[in-house]
Amino acid sequence: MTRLNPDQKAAIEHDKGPLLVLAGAGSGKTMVVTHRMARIIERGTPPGAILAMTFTNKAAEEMASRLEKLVGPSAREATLGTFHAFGLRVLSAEAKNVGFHDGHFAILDQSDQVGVVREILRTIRGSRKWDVWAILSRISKAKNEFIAPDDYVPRRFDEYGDITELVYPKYVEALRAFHAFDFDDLICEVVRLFRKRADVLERWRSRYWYVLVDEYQDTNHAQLELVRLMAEEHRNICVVGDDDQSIYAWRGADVRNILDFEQHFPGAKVVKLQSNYRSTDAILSVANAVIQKSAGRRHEKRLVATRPGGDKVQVVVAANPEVEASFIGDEIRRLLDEGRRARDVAVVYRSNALSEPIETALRQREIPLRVVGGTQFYERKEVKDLMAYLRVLVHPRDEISLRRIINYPARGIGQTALDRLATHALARDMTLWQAVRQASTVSGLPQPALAGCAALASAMDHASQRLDAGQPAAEVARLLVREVGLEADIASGSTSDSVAARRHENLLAFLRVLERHDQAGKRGRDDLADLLRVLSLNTEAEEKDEGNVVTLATMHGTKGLEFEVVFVAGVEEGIIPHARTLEARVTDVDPQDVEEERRLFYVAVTRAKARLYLCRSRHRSLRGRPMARAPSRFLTEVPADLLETRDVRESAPSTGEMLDGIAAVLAALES
DNA sequence: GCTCCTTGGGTTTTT
DNA sequence: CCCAAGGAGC
Repeated sequence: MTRLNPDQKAAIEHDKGPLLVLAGAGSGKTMVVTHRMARIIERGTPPGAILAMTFTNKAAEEMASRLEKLVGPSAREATLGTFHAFGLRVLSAEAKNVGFHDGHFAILDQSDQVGVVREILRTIRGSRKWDVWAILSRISKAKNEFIAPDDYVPRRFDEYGDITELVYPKYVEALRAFHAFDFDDLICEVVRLFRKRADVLERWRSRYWYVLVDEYQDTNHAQLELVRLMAEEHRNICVVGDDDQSIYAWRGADVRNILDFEQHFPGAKVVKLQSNYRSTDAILSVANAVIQKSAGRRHEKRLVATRPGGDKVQVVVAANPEVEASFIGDEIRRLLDEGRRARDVAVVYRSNALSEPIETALRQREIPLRVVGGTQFYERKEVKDLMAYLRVLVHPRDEISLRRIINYPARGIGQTALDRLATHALARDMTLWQAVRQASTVSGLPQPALAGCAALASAMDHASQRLDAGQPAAEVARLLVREVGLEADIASGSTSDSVAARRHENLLAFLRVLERHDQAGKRGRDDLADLLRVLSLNTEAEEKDEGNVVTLATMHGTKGLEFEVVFVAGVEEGIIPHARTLEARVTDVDPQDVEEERRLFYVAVTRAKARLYLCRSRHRSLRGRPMARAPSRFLTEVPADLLETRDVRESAPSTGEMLDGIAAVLAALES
């Protein structure tokens, strides 16, 4: 788009006072946001007085680089980052004011949280097997609504609420004891601190003259409170988002934040960006048909296409998922042969489990692809293990990390030994790490455990000395890995050579991250501690050069992306909307919302620029049982004249299948 | 303390 | 059908 439309201009030019920008899919949101910041700077506000908060690191980086292009290097003075990064920044600077007098604290990721809750459940008598995630989501929800453990009241007839009531206080206690924050704390504790300490709030508040929030429909209650505190004085708050793309309610997002913005910030100006620069009219008509049927509360708006015409949206009905995948593979092959670039094509689906046949079909046709999602880099076991070693190194109080590595690689400290150590520590009011160091004074420790403790302590001491002597972190880590036998365990403990190679490669990749840190001139304990904290928020995989490949992703994973050609697979009742949203479960905190599934489907549809395929199968096996499948309600609701439907039965066999077939015939002839 | 096997459960997952 | 957690057995 070369020129600004009047709505875009209005959003950019608006100066003081609250502003809500309702940015429809493909309406030039990022452009408006960055130009708006540039305009604020142009009018004389120093870049350092701008605070912009996003949800992902990627979005923050994108914003930063585009702002830098507009205003030059001074853009770096602006605070552009994720909510959690901002929270971390405040809490790090104010560590002493949140009760961590040594200035250190750890950050728990989800698997750490799971570990803590499991441990707590073990101590509750008569504890049966619980779904830990269901408990954690209740705790998270309570935290974000500032409900303290003492004030927690479970819903009636909610057995998970009852167990949460028992676990929640212990969970909070445990984190306190470990000097740890979870992700929710990074927001909530800041709000708590700001509410308690007017002087601290004032210090941070006076720093920022303008506050901007991206993807506002995804904020939760705590984030709203943080935004309120930061903006309530100058009221220069601009939020950007789209209630029609609210797809994270299940993670605690409250769409009412964007729906009620004008009540929260009276006098707000509202700008609706409804011109869509991305999709053809043919695609947008389908998108509009889907979202206009929404039964939920929404800001009334309708996307208007700037690209007229276009190919009709294709509905593809396949006999089964393999045929569906073959069709997608054949069609992509054809598109590539016609000159489409692989990077302009995406296949999206509701859940990761659906990717498998598609991945296979594409690989058979030698179509280059990348699967977005899956296990993230920093979630990989070997990376987490090494990080845990380093965390214990710089922050021995981090009991969660210590428990992770205390007997990995195996050094004779089993459950009983660990319990003895923990009891010893508890009775003497010392940390678990101190107990490990004084293992010889712990009663009832078997000889192998004693030796294990000594070995671990000595490896940590060596690393510690190297770190304090100013050796680079990568070198310290490399030697530590060797000394504790992590490297050897990866080689011997993997099920196959290729697995071992991959895990080893992950380890090396992490060492390279450390090297980059070293090259920036960072040395010693505190710098390493800082790096580890920042890395806990950096959950995205190291974005390797993506290259020219087809993208496979979940619907959630495609938010904010766009492609010339999009295939949506599995457009079936029970998949989208997902079966679980059609029937409440005991583990659910809130009733699931079919309307969120509609918005999710809408997000998927609006990713496509030129061509869109909505695919489904007539039969699909679920948990081994073959089932007849009905088309998604979101599909049947679309007026038929907007769609072009075709049936695919069996596809021509691929070369590989043909060869397999010939081989089978030959084998049969021989016998 | 470690290994193997049974059992149960399986959506999405910005930080 | 496939994975992961916890229990039984070595």
